[in-house]
Amino acid sequence: MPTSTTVRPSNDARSDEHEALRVWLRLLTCTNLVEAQLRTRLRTNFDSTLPRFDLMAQLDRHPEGLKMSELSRLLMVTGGNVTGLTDKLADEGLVERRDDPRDRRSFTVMLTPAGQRQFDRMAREHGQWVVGLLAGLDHAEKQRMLKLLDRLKAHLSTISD
Amino acid sequence: MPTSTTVRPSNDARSDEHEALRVWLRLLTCTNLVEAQLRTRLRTNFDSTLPRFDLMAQLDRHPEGLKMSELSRLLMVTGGNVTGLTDKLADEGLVERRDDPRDRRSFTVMLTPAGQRQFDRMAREHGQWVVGLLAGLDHAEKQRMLKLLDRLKAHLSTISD
DNA sequence: CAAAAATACTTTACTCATGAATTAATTCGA
DNA sequence: TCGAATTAATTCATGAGTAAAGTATTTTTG
Repeated sequence: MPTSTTVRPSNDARSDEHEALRVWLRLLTCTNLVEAQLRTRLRTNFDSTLPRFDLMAQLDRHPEGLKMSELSRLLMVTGGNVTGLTDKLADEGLVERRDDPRDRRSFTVMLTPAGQRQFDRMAREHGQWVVGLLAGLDHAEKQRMLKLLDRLKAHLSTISD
Repeated sequence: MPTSTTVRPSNDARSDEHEALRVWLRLLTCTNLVEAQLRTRLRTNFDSTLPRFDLMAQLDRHPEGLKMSELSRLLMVTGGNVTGLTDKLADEGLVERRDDPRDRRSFTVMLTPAGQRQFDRMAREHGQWVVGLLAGLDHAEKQRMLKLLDRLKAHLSTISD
């Protein structure tokens, strides 16, 4: 008793599962390969890491500064993690914790001038790396991929938890 | 001096970069969302983790057992990591290191009967989770996605390093 | 065949992530 | 307004992950 409403012949649960697993595995593999490349290059070219780059990127996008809690939300990581990353970046003089005069519990985190300079250099390279890594897809394919990923993301957002 | 060979109007480096970054960000977001769901469910339903599941899945796929180095290659993680995961799974009696009679440097790692039983239960649920998480795409869309990811993976493989 | 190179795995030190508990400051409500 | 609840950030314990150095064994080669 097939439940399919299409003409596709074999639409049982097992083949659905197999198909979904194949897509998921490819997705994971591609993401990991790209991420590994970016990590390696950030390390060898700038002696930095992806989490640091991401944190600095958020600060670059918000020149007025961000609170720790805002960084946590934007980076989708826990507060304890942001504390650790910020500590190290501050030690290296790349970011600065500035007291918030309105609320003595919180800080405003900003890039220092040195941090801004370093980020600018990294961002320039990073963008070109991503172009190169995704060069396996032409313009039309990238657009198709974007559309599919948007649909997937929309579905996933309904699940959250 | 445009380098484009197509009729697409704005084909400068900046828009290429922007497009590539958009695709990469979506790819990363979707992967992270799926991964987070799988992690959470593995933890709450089986008190286990994704790395453990992945390791056991490889052993399930290779009932004759695998060497540590083969696990490292298949899981795409370092040897030290495999040592740690295997140690803990062995402590819990889910996998077993068996001496290789041909080479005293190496082991054959296998699922124990208890490990096999636990994996079977996890795999059944895991498959259904993935089906549900990817249900945002219909059959045709999954096929399109698979094709695009295959092209991307092929390109990435030429880069490796 | 002995020395050198390669291989298989472990160990160590470090980064990054989480969740739970803690501290301090602010806000809210009876 | 005072006590309770909330919020902002940190600390601590734990789990993966890496890279690099270490140990033991096997293989290669001169």
